[in-house]
Parts: sequence; structure tokens; C-alpha cells
Amino acid sequence: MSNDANAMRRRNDGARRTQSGRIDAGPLTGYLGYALRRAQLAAYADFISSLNEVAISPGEFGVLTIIHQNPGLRPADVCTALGILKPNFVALLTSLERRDLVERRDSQSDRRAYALHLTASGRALLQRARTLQAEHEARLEKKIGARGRTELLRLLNKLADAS
Amino acid sequence: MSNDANAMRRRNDGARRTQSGRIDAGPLTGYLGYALRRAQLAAYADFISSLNEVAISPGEFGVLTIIHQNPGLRPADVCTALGILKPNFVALLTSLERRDLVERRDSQSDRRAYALHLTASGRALLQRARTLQAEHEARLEKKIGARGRTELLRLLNKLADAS
DNA sequence: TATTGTTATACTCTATAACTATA
DNA sequence: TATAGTTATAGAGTATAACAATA
Repeated sequence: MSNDANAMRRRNDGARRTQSGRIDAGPLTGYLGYALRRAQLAAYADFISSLNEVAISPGEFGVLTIIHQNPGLRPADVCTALGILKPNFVALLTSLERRDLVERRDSQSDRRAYALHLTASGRALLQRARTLQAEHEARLEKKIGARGRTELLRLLNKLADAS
Repeated sequence: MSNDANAMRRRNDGARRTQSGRIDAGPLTGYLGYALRRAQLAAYADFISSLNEVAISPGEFGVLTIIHQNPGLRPADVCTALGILKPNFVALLTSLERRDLVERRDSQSDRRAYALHLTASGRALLQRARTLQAEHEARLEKKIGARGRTELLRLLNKLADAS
């Protein structure tokens, strides 16, 4: 009898589930980490397609924004602010400089360091990127409402900040 | 005069900002995408350290969970459910099988496919992993409250679902 | 001694093309 | 023809060690 039960269970090998199309995610959908990952992937995908015209990644957008907000910032400071490791920032910065969006000026106060500034075309591109970002943001807000967005931002920042 | 202004601006090259320690993130903190990424990284870091004892990554936890919930599932179904690409699932599954957590049985209904099942030790490990996950979840909930967690889950799932 | 920018390197994730054996 | 599992491969993203110049 136990043998029959095992045999039946063994025969239920998932082929039928494929046709039915429904797979039970179990408790997964109730976990914050899983929900955060899915929402973040969806948001990033929308961001990337939204900013396709300016060909700026989320990371590059962050770098341009923070340099625009703090002209003269050094690479090490950008890395600290955005959680980028210094070795990984070199290629990113070089790419932005090659595209004539960012400029490395010599620092007056520390001959080891650079002072980062947006170029004129860097500022122009950032302005356009911000417009596209606002459209992206509006698309997300449409899904959860203005109040939902405010509440979501509050909760996310609480999660991210401090231990 | 314009020259003097430019010279002064150029001298403000960021060295002072380093000592002050404060860097203006600008509008970044008000963007959903930025907040989502920071929260997700924080949550994943906590998850990984929480499940250090069982040495299970978030992705592996999802795979074990979904196989446990749908015994006999085929790899292709797991991939569809979790958004994993089939070629990337091969190594992940092989690793779980080498650790004797998952078993690939031959499918009765389709000789191309496998029927995936947790082994006894796979089930035992998943049980322990769930306990650790619950502790992790509680740690996150402590930051935003029980009601905050419920609301956050609701908003995140709304963001992730459908267009 | 410590820090800045850098190179080299490696490991994980993710993505695409193409093969084989079945369906 | 299409699909399941697989291989090979390539590209991002992220991580550490170590170096020269400078503080």
C-alpha cells in the first residue's frame, strides 16, 4: 500500500503541472527579500528602457547626479556616497569622460586626487535624463498611487538605513 | 569678474567636502529605483549572513522552496517560476544535487525531462533554513513594524506584478 | 603610516547561440 | 517543428591584493 502510494506520487512528476500552468510559489511571495528583488528588477528594467535614448545606466545616472550636486567631488567621495568600490569606479569614470560627460580636473589641494565636474554636454544630458527619469517615476507611481509611493519610499529608506 | 568667479569655483575642488564628511545625494534619495536598490542590497546582505550556517544563497533558497512546494517539478518550470534562464540553472541544480539536497529523477511522461525532488537531507536543511529565514524576516520587520511590513509587501508586489 | 587613483584579477549573475534527444 | 536540458561563451557587477605617487 505504501508502495502504491509512492508509485502514484512518483508518477506525478510535474508534466501535468506544466499544462495547467500554475506553479505554487509557496511562502516565497510573503518574504520581504523576494518581494524586494522582484520589485527592484521590474523598476530597473523600466528605468533602463526609459533612459534608452540617453544610454545611461542606473549607476551612471547616480554618478552624474552626485557630481552635478557636488561639483569638484573626488572619485573616492563618489565611491563612498554610492557604495562603489574604488577599483570598479575607474572604468566607469573613464567611460563617462570618453563620452565627454565628465571632466577630471587636477585638484589644487591634493596632487593625488582629481576634482570631478560635469561638462556642458554632461549637464545637458543629465537634464534630459532627469526628464526621462521623471516619466519613469510617474510610470511606477501609476501602479501604486501617489500616497503609495510616498509610503513606499519611507519604508524602503527605513530598511536601508542603519542597522 | 567672471574669471574670478570661475577661479573660485575651480578651487572648491572637493577636498574640503571630504573633511566635512557630508555629500549631497541630491534628488537620488527621492527616487523609487534608488531606494529599492539600497533596500534590496541591505535585505540580501542580512539574508546571507542570517543563512550563513546552512550556506544557502537567496536563489538557492527559492529553488529549494519551490521544489518542496511542487515535488516533481521540471527544471524548465522552476526557471519560469523564478525568472532563471535555463542555461544558468544547470550549474545551480548540479551544485544542489552534489550537496545531496535535490534529486533528478527520470520523468515518466517526457523522456527529455527530469522530475525534481528534495532529498531527505534537502528537506531537513530547508526546514532549518526556514527557521533562519524567519529570524531574518523578524530583523527586517523590527525596522519598519508589523504593519509597515504588510504595507511594504503589498506595495512591492503591486510594483512587480503586471505592467 | 595612511590615502588616492590605479592595475590585475577573480568570482558571481545574467544573457545568447547552438547542440542532442526527444516530443 | 518545437521543446528540455545542456554546453560554450560573453558581458555586467562586485570583490581583494598590491603598486606608485602623495599626504
